[in-house]
Amino acid sequence: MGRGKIEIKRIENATNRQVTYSKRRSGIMKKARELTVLCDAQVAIIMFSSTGKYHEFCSTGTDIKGIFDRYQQAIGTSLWIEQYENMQRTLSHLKDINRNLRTEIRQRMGEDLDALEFEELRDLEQNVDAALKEVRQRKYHVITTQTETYKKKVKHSQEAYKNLQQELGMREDPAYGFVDNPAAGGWDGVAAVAMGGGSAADMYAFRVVPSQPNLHGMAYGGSHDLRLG
Amino acid sequence: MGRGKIEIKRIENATNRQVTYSKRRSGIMKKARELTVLCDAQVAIIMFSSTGKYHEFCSTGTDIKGIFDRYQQAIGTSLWIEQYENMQRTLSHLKDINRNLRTEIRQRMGEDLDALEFEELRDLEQNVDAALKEVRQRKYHVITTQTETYKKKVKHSQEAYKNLQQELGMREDPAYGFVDNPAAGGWDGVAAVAMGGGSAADMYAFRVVPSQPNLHGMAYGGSHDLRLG
DNA sequence: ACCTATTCATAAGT
DNA sequence: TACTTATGAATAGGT
Repeated sequence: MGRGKIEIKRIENATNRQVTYSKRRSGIMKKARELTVLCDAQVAIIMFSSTGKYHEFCSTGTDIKGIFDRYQQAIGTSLWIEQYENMQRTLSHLKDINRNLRTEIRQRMGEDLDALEFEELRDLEQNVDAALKEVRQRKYHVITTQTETYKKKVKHSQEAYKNLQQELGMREDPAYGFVDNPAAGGWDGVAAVAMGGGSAADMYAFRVVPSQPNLHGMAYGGSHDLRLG
Repeated sequence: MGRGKIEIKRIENATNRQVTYSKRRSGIMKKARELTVLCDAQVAIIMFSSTGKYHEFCSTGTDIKGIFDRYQQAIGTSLWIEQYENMQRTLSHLKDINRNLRTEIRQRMGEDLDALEFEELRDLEQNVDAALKEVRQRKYHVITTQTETYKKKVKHSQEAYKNLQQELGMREDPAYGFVDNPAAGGWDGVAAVAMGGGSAADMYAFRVVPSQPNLHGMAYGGSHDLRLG
């Protein structure tokens, strides 16, 4: 077609090549459009010229991505779909694991125990009992450490004050000194209560308002609303 | 071209449509091939007929995926990247939740308590203590129910045997009768031990070998090896 | 699948 | 880059 037949091989003249590319490209696009209308087909075309410019065609009612997703389905598994499905699998696996973890937590909270056999209940009881002992021990350790720290601070301050008093001699009124009586109602008393806690009821004596509730994102009190949102 | 002009609109006759699709499709493919050779271009075409069959064309020296990767580069970034990143986000969110759940379980097991403030320790202790009571109550309920069931079964059997004995009259030797002494060492005794369990040690009395260990996929005993693998 | 009259695409020139 | 036009290619409808 045209003023003479041409051989189908690379056009060496760059200008000619570019012109031919432009003409034939629009020809193909037109044919593609006609095909989609006449035959109710879906077509996607992507072209890169030798100069790197790109052009695309896509039938109406969809987009390149849509056609390529369908294409990937059609040829079975490959291209991008593989890693996509891998992720999907990983995702649902993680969801399963999370569901199991939640179940375990609920059971450790004493909920949803109906599904457990007697042997499982017995093991759970022993485990929770051991955990309770651990937590109490840790709590005692914390309170003891805190107590020691404060005791040392108090002692330090007292000594610093005494030294200051000595250095200043008798020029000051002794009535302004420290009241040196740490044994009555001090931190030792608190520690004693903390240790003795054989049941939870003992600990209510200490209840303080937390200055920063739930700073760690975990509440042991109410509902565990960690579901995926 | 052809024996008369046609209007560019959907061909209603299905056979005609299919024939036209086939002819024009091969026409486009040929044009595409010529374009790639003449103009040194890269072309990818994907087509779906109205009947769902797919055909593709791709210039030599590359493949569909190659051209589409280049296409995505050309138009910047998009297409699959978006949902890919969505999944990535969901995944890491799930992993976070997973990590938190594991931390909570470990803390409920009395491990990794160093990170907890005193108030948190106190709440955890109360919660675990309450859970322990729940588990014990449930365990008691299970053992009681089981006991009642067996007691009823025994009673039933006894009565059936007595009825049988009566019907048969005195023809049988009385030495073959039931030993009617359920009070000593029967199920009642087991239930009493189960209820009394104020500490875990009490329960060791009943330790039995589980017939189906870990049938529920959860072990409260050893390491929690639920990691994603 | 083949045929062919007819329309369409386009190579080369301007 | 756009228009022109002679020419070969594509194809609609029929077999």
